[in-house]
Amino acid sequence: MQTTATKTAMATRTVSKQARRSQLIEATIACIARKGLSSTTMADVTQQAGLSLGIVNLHFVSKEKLLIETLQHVADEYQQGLEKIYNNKRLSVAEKIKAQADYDFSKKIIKRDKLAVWFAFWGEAKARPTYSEICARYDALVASHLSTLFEQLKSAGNYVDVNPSRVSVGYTALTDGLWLDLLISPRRLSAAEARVVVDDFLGSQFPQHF
Amino acid sequence: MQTTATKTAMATRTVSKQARRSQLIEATIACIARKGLSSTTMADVTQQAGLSLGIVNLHFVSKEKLLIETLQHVADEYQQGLEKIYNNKRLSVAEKIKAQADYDFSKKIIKRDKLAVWFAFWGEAKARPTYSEICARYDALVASHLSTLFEQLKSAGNYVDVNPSRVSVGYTALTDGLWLDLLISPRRLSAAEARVVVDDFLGSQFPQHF
DNA sequence: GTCTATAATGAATGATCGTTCATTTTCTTG
DNA sequence: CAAGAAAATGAACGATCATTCATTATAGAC
Repeated sequence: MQTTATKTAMATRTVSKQARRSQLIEATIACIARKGLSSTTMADVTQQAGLSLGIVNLHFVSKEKLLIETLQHVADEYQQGLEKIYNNKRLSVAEKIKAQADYDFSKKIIKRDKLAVWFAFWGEAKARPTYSEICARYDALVASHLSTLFEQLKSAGNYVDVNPSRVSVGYTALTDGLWLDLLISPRRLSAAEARVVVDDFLGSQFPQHF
Repeated sequence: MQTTATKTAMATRTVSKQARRSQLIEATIACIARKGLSSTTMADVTQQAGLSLGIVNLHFVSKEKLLIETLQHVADEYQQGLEKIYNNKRLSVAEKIKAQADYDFSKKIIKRDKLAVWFAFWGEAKARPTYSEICARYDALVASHLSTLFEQLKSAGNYVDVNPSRVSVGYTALTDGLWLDLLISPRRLSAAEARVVVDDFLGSQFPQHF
């Protein structure tokens, strides 16, 4: 059971299982973006993945579990990018904030697919505690990091009137709202314009730095 | 067919029909807030209204039509409040903007029920053209009014660096984002705090006026 | 009070969809 | 290559739910 051979075999199987799961999660994202959360069926997802109907229950037990893992996946992906910025010791405080703003409106994040998934789940969050929890946990993490950064910037620049946690709430709200705009009316707003709006906001709060 | 008597009768019947429709729309809002859009059934709505199962199809033809009219109702209700402000000739430009901000975070608007309906539909909007249309039409109206107000304020105060349409996008995005926060994590944010964040934003753009 | 038109009811229907599991396919091991 | 295990398949099942419509209740006209 613990021979090298079995270990290898198990490793291979595990990797394959992970790949299947990723494949199904990606298919789920595509379906939600195309059809919406409520009318995405198991048949849709498995067809999108090019696999058979029963496969989701085999790998995720139930549809609900697949949806939760999909939301978690999107949240994790976003968070990982942020952590890289926060942990980058070569960046100053202001540079970190700027890097986050760039990241928040980068091609990678502003994929319609991902935004659609975000808002589809947010729309259902209030009725489903598990969705709510995942969203809230992610929110809290971003808020705590941002508050700290704004706090440091306040000290560094002697900004007397700035309330860091309020600016942090404002920043995340502004970003969420712009994402919603980009999703609902992409005609009226481009990612580049949205980025400028954020810069305006930061500049008005910390004129010496942005 | 056109006697006074028949006219009255028809009028009475019509009023009664309207009342039924309102009753069902209110019930729909309550259900969406409690259970989410996707798991709100006809049985839920009719039970909430204290009526029988077939009643929705009698008054709205189909579930989809009921949902569309519900979204329209919430949008109209919000818009009517705004129009009152915009049309109030006793208010200066700055007062109108302040009045809108007060309104946007007033008890009437910040009902969890209404916010839940907003975001439930936004979450599905991308997949349902009709929802999208209603949301976009409302967005466009608010944006056009706000842009004009900010434009006027810019001239009045000689604000050189202000881009009115950008501020308008920022304002609506900030508001949407704060509403989302109020809905998802009411623990972390109160309506009063949200209102202050908006004031901060306006003050940073138009320091002489806010 | 009777008659008629309209509103409301809710059991029955049919369609959709998540889940199950017997069967088939693929892969690993010796 | 053979044997066995694991993965994948998809037809069948059962639950849920929107919709229909025959029946019942109600309100206005005369």
